[in-house]
Amino acid sequence: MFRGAATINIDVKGRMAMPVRFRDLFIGEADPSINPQLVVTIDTEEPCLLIYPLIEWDLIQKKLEQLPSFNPTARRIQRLLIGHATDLELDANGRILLPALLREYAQLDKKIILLGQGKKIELWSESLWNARRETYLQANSNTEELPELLHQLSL
Amino acid sequence: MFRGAATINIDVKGRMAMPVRFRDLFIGEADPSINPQLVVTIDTEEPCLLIYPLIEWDLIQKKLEQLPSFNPTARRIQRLLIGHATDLELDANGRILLPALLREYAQLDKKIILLGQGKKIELWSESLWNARRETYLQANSNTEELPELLHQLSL
DNA sequence: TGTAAGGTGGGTAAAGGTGGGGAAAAGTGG
DNA sequence: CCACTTTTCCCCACCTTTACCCACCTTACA
Repeated sequence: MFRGAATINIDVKGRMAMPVRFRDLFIGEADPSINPQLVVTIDTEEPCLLIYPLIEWDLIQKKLEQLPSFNPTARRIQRLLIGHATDLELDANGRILLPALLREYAQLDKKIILLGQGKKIELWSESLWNARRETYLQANSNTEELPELLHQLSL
Repeated sequence: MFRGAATINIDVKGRMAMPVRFRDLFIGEADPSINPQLVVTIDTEEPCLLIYPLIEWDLIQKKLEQLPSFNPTARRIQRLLIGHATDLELDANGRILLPALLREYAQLDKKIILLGQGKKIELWSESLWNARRETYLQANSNTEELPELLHQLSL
């Protein structure tokens, strides 16, 4: 289960080192000898990227493909998510090369932030995340939207 | 169950010693041989940190992940809480190294305060806590906000 | 005042993250 | 089909951060 934040750099070649504490979660359960495999795609609601272990992504893509093809919203999601999903492998140094197209989408310059989010990792430009984080922190929890769920939550 | 306050110092490396009376509560029930494990994250409403035993946090994260991904309020809470949750272990001296990002969030300088709060411990900058405590003491309980709940309370 | 336990400070070695050279592979144009 | 350019991969080296270890200081209690 992913959690926690990490600030890392992308070098001029577009590579980023996956922090070690995240790396283990990408190792295929079946065969530890092959390189850890992952899938990167875009977030449709925010200018950030989503990184899934290959196994997790396969489940998600199967669900996406089962959505009705005639529904415009379903088609939109399918095209955006599956269309941008890219297979990557960690190299010998534990790094991945982020495709230029995805780097542009998330407006990634040098400094980026990884946010562990359960089944996936979110990848943000540091400046974009800081701005988003500010708005999140300034907004108090709007408990009217999720009354029953949030009120059960006892942190 | 955590309770009570403790004033301790953070050293220049960002380390803090967990008071002994809190330490036992972090020891995993299963295997006492491994180091006590805990999770630190931010409080979304106050500039302080929350420290959970790993077991407790896992339950909370599972609940958080079940919130609907399309709801903005749910996403906000997931990103802030899970995104800042960091796994830590007590070292041989019973200390933890607080990540720089979390230290900044809670504006931690040298002097800090730990507040036992049941399932978790709150970690405050001493100066911020003293200010907060003052406002709490000066404000009388506004029993109109929680009439039925508070009126049942017999201290 | 002696002793032990809890808390604090700091040195050092290992690990993780970063940068870059150069070879191989893939893509592009003539 | 060949030549050239660009991209990707592999390797090595550096540097910052972290983890581990040891020692000291303060406090509590006998």
